[in-house]
Amino acid sequence: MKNKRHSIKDIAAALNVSVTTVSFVLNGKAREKRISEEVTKKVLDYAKSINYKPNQLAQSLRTGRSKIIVVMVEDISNYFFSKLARIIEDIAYDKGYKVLFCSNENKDERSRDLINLFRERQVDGYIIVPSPGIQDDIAELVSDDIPVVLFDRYFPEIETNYVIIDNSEAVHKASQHLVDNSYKNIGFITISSSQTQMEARQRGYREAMKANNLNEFVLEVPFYEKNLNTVKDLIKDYVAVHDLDAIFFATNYLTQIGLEVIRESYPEKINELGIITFDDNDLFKIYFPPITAVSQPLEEIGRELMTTVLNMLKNTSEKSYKNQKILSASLIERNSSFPNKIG
Amino acid sequence: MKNKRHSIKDIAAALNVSVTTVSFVLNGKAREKRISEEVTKKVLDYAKSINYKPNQLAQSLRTGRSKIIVVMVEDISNYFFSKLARIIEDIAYDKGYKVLFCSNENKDERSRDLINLFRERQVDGYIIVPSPGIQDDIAELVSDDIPVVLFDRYFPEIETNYVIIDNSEAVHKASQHLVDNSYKNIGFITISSSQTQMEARQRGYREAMKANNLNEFVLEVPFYEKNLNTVKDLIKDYVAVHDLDAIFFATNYLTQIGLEVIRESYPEKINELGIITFDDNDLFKIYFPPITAVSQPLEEIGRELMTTVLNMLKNTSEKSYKNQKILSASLIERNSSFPNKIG
DNA sequence: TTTTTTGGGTAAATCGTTTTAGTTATATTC
DNA sequence: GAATATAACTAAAACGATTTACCCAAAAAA
Repeated sequence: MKNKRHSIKDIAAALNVSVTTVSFVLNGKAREKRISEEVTKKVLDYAKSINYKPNQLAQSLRTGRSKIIVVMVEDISNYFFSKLARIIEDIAYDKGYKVLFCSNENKDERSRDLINLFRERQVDGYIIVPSPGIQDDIAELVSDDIPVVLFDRYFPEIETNYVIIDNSEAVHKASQHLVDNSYKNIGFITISSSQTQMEARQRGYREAMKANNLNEFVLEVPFYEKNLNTVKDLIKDYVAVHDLDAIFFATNYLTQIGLEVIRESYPEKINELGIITFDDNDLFKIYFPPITAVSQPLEEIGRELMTTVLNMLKNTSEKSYKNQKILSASLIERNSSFPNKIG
Repeated sequence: MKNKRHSIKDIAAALNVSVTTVSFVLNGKAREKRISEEVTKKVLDYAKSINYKPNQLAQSLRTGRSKIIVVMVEDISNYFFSKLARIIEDIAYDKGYKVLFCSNENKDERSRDLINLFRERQVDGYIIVPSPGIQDDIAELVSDDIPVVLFDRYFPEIETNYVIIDNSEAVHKASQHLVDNSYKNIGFITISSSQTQMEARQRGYREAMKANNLNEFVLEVPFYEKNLNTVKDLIKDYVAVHDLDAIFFATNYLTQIGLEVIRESYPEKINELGIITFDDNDLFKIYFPPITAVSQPLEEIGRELMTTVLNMLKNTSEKSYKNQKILSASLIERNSSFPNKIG
C-alpha cells in the first residue's frame, strides 16, 4: 500500500530505454518522434501498470504552465459568487484545469497581494472581480500577455476581456415592472460606489423613473459600513420620510438588511410594499412574501468566462483573443411580491 | 513596466557571488552558514530593489512542500461550507498558505479523482468532508503521513483527526425546545444516509422524544433524489398523515424544500407549525416566521481545522499530532418560529 | 613550524520533467 | 559506390530553487 512515487526515470530504468523516449511516448509524441510501436506499447503498458502520474510541479516548472486558473471574487461566501464558483469548478476540472478561489474583499491591497502570490506560482489565467483601484495591476497582467477576464464589473479605460450583464437594462425593466404594478413612490437603495455595475444599476432605475415621470428616490448607504445599525437607521428613515410604496434593492446584501428593517419597523407594510432585489437567492422564493428578483444567468456567465479564458490560453501566440460579452439578466417575477396589487 | 522575472541566478550574477550564497542569505541562513554581514546586506538590498520573488514551483519541487492546503467539501456553494471557506481562507493566507477549494458532491469517484489530482501536485495538507465510501483513500493518506483532518463527518473505524460537532446533543436540546413549547407531534425530516452526522442527528431527536414519551415521526427522504417533486410529495403527505404540529429539518437543503411545501400546500399552517432547522442561514432571521436554527460555530470550526492541519505540518517528524475535537452547536431561538405558542 | 580551527565562501548534485540537438544504423537515390 | 534520407532512439541542457560537500586563507593552538 505504501507506494513510492514513480518518476519517468524509474520507467526508463525498468525498461532500458532513455527518459527522453519515455517522455515522448507519455506525451503522445511517439509517432511524431518516430518511436517504434513496440517500444511505445511497452512504455504505455508499464506506465499504466505502476499507475504512473507525472509530477505536475516539475512539469510546470519546465513548461511554465501550471494548469491552474485563479478565480478572484469579492467574497466567496456570497450566494452569487459561490454558485458561480461551483459552475466554473465543474467546467475547469472537465478541461483538465484546477481552480483556485479567493476573496479580495473588494480591497485593493488584498487583490494585489493575491495577484502577486499567484504570479509566483505561475498560474495560467485569471478570472477576476476587480476591486476599485487595481486598474494598473490588471493592465500589467494584460500587457504581460497573461490571460485575464474580468466579470461583474470592469474598467472601461483598459482593453480587457470581460463578461458582464447589462445592469442598466435589467434594472430599467425591473423598475418598469414596479411601475406597471402601479407603484408610485419607488425607492432605489444602493451603496455609494463608483463600480461600473452599481452605476449602471442606478442609471437603469433613473431612466425608468424619468420615462414614467416619477420622482427618483435614491438612497446611497456608505459602502461596507461596519455598523449595521447605521445602515438600518438610514433605510428606516428613508422609507418613512419619502413614504415609499416600493423598494428596489440594488444588491443582495442590502436586501437582507432592508427586509430586516421592514420586519422590525414597519411590519404592517410587509404585505403592501413592492420589493425587488438584484441577484436572486434560493431562499427568496420561499420568503413571504416571495421576493421578485433580477437574476443573473449564472450558467451562462460561468461558461462564457471559462471559454474566454481557455481560448486566451490557446491563442497565446496569436496575440489577442477578444471577447467582451454583455449578457442579459432576467426578472424572476414572484407575484406575491406585490400582494395587494396583483394577488 | 514589462519586468522580466528575476531568478536567484540573476542576483548572483549581478553581485558577483554564487547562487548558493544568495540562497543562504535569502533563506535567513546567513549567520548559520557564516556569510559576512557585508555580503548579506548586499544581497538583501539588491533582492529588495528588484522586487525578487522566489519561484514557488521550483521551491516546491526541491523541498517537496507546496504551501497549499486543500479544502474539499460537499458543495462549495452551500451556505455552511462557503462561509467556512471564507474563514479558513483568511487564516491560511495569514500563515502563508494558500487554499484550494473543491466540491466532491458527496461522490466517491469525484473525491478520489480530486485527491489524486492534488497528490500529484504535492499539496501539503487536506481538510476534507468525506464522501461515504472513501475510507480507504483517507486511510492511505494517513498511512502515507500526509496531514488530513476530516470535518462535518468522520470514519469512526480509522484513526484520523477530525473536527465535528456534537450533533446528537444539539438536536436533542433543540427537540426539547420544541417539547417545552408544548408541541406534541414533532416530525423529524432527514435524508436516508449512514453518514455519521446524520445518524447522530436522528439519534438526538429520538432520544428527546423518548425522554418525553412522545411518538417518533421520522421521514427519511432518498438521498439526493433528483426529482424535487418526489421529495415535495413525500414531505407533503408525511405532514398530513401524521398531523404534525412541529417539524425538525435535519439539514438546510430539506428546510428549503420543506418550507416551499408548507407555503404551497398548507399556507394556513405556516403560522402554527413549530419549525427548527439544522444549520443557520442569514436569511432565516428575516424569514417570516423567522426560523429557529441549530447553528454550528463556524469560526471555531475553521480555527480548529486550521490549527490542526498546521500542527500536523509542523510535527511531521514526531509522528502524530492528535486532535479529535467535538464542538457544540448552539440553538438560535427566533421566538416567532412558534407564533401562537409563545408570541 | 606544523597542525587545527574558523571564517567566508562556492561547485555541483538534486528535484522530475521537457526539448534540442545529436547519434547510429539501415535504406534509398543518383 | 558515395551521398542523402529515414527510422529509432538518446545525451544533455534547461526550468529555479535547495543543500551537501567541498575549498582556501587566515588565525589559533600545538
